[in-house]
Amino acid sequence: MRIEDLLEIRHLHLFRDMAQANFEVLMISSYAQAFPQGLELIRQGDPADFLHIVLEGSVELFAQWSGRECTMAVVRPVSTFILAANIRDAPYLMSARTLERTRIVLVPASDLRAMFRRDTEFAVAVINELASSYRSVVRNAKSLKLRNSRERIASYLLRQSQLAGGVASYVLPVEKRLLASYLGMTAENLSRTLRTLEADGVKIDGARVIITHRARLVALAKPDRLIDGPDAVAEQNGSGLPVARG
Amino acid sequence: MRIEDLLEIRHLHLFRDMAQANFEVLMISSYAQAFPQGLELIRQGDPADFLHIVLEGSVELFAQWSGRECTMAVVRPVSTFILAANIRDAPYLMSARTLERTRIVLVPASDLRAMFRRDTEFAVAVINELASSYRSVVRNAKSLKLRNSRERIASYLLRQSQLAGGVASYVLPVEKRLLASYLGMTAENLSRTLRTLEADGVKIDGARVIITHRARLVALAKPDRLIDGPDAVAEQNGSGLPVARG
DNA sequence: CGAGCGGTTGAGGCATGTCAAGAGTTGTGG
DNA sequence: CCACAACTCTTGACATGCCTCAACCGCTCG
Repeated sequence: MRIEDLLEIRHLHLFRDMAQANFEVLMISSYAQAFPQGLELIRQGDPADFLHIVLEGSVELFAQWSGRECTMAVVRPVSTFILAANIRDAPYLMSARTLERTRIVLVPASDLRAMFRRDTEFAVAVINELASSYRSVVRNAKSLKLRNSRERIASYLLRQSQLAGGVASYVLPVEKRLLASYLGMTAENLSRTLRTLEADGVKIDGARVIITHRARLVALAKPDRLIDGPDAVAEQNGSGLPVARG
Repeated sequence: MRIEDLLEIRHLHLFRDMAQANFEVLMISSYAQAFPQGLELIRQGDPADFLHIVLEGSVELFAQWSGRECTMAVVRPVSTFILAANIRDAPYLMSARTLERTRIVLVPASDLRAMFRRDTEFAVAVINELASSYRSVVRNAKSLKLRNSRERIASYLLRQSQLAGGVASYVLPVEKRLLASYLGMTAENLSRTLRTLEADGVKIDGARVIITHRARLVALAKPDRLIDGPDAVAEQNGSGLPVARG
């Protein structure tokens, strides 16, 4: 593995505080690998043998049931996914595929499980990571159950604007098709609703979002820190969608 | 606190493996308290000062936004809730109210956070608890996004039957109104759909569920271990709804 | 150039929510 | 002990949000 990769991984909350020697032990048995676009990295139901760390590119986490499929999250550099499955030594609940060429580090799950028994700082980091992730999914579930699709879209657009520093215009970080699935609706419904949102203070031009009347959009989205963050974990990566830890 | 209470708490996965002396330290600063029915124990947004352990009774976790409300989980003895908020030292994402007279032990969150730095076994238990809880919420989100209301109801009824030991008849553990909210639909919709499910192998008589043609119900519900469990955490309590760790 | 894909738009249908009313049950206070 | 209020549950009528199917556009890429 490259030295720059190691440094980036070391900067993650998860690995930041552990002893250097222990970090090196973990990394010795790990290896980086590059995957082409559209490759299925893991399939839900498979045993969780490795913690995945995304170094470059992006990965979609999605779930399937009865022939249907939905996007659960998108993971961007530098962050990890499916930590929970690794810890439980349980089958993945979600599948993962690359959205573009993606470089990933694989850390053996058994080493992880051994390590947080030996390194207290690492154990604490894992606890914080899992607690944050748990809260992220709860926020997500709240949004799904309490908001209708129009409100979910408005909240998302507003939140993206905030993450970009409160700008009035930005480009969507994911395809609309994927965004629709993430937000729990069909692509057609997203497309139509985006149109009608022009009356509520936001204009869409292709992948570009232009907030024309922020107050109006806020009135519709009613952003809530107990749903839309702020969330330390989600802030850590630059993605529009929250990090998931599987 | 009563000695029986202490023993029951000690049997929880969360506290089972820690050193006895450390367990006693935690319990010294904790106290039990009984609350009447319908009391709001915590309000979403408030600081998470105490871990809650339900000894008797039952507690509903629910979320509110923009005048709407939905049930997120029901917690039954003996189990804990809002662990994640305690750990993050962050505001509750959910509110909680008693569904009946309920006895609860309150453990100061600051003591918890100090303890998993001192007791490795406790840290490992917290990690496992959080990882399980995370997976539970992910299952929940999958169910919401991949199934329609008819399928969610069928899955729920089937899962309840399994939890009761595969029996063909049992009594719903919660009011239908609450169940509807938990499953993400209106009470009217639940009532109507339960009626039409008679054609799919399950009959409802008040709060009693009678599975008349299991195969037919299974064909509709398409139960999936990656959504419906088995889940070690959910099994731990007798509730129909999964435990939540807030 | 043609195939494939993402996105948009329209027509139509179904699922789900809303509003309203009434039956049955529970709890309470006179 | 009864009357009443409050509540759950059910049912009907109706509205609407969202999905499905289909067609079409524009773009990319082989």
